[in-house]
Amino acid sequence: MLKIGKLADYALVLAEYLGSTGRIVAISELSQETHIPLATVRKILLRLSQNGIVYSYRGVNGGYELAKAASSITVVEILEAMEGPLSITECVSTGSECKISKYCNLQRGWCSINEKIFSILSRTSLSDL
Amino acid sequence: MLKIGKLADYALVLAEYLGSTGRIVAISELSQETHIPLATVRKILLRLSQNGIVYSYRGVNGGYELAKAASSITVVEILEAMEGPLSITECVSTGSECKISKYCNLQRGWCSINEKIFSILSRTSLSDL
DNA sequence: AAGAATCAATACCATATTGGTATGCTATAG
DNA sequence: CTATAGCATACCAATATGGTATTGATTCTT
Ligand code: SF4
Ligand code: SF4
Repeated sequence: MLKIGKLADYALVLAEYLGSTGRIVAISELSQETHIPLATVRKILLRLSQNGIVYSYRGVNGGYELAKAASSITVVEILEAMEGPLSITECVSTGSECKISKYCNLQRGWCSINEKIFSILSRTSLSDL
Repeated sequence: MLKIGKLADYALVLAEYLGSTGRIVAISELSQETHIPLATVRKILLRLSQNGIVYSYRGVNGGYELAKAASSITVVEILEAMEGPLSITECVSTGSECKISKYCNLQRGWCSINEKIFSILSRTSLSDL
């Protein structure tokens, strides 16, 4: 339980590779080096790019590079870029509409746990992994 | 992201109710009080019972009660009873078979994060929620 | 012994999510 | 101009999930 998705998982792998090289890397190279299927890499990098995690360059010699140093990118940033805001329960994210929330008094507790997990994930940088 | 399932979520609600009463409670009452559909309550309690979280009693005046005091049941116990072992990535659970694990060097990092999350969830008791 | 209450176990289904793929379009270096 | 490489979107198959239904077993009460 509480698994992150495969795409998010691979995103970290890809980001780690980007960080390790420091240069602009094309999707084809990323796929070859990480053994993640090309089309999947494409999808992941697009999301990361749209969320400002990486910069993209088109055209010949284009590719991707990290937007920040690997040591200052947090794990939670990448995870949230891939899968949306961290929320362990429905009621944690603002605008929750759990059917029984009216009668449930655990929201506080979950909120607190959510914060703690967020804290862990935000204190771990890409280079820490 | 990182949401727990609805059934696990409800399991905590039900367990909290059981803890708050301290007596043996029938499914019908649990459903009425928590506003969780009867058939769903049945399914959840069965799993909790099979995993030793609650004791069950059949026959007239039967029902369920917590197997331990609410203050000594941890959140992670209930979550794992409902959704299996906590593992943030595939490689964390022993016997992982991620396709690229051979070329991935993030296992260590994830394992460490997994332990930290486990620690949070195991330091929170049912009554803390 | 009978009958009602109550849990056990399993099977079933509809829907949502996920992982993964394909394709045509746009931008840029040279 | 053209080859390269990312952008955007649509699509699909497989799985997981939430939720429901049904039949059987057990126990209390009378
Ligand atoms: S309100 Fe209670 S039940 Fe609904 S999501 Fe929040 S915690 Fe879970
Ligand atoms: S091996 Fe790397 S990619 Fe595979 S699951 Fe573990 S972390 Fe994710």
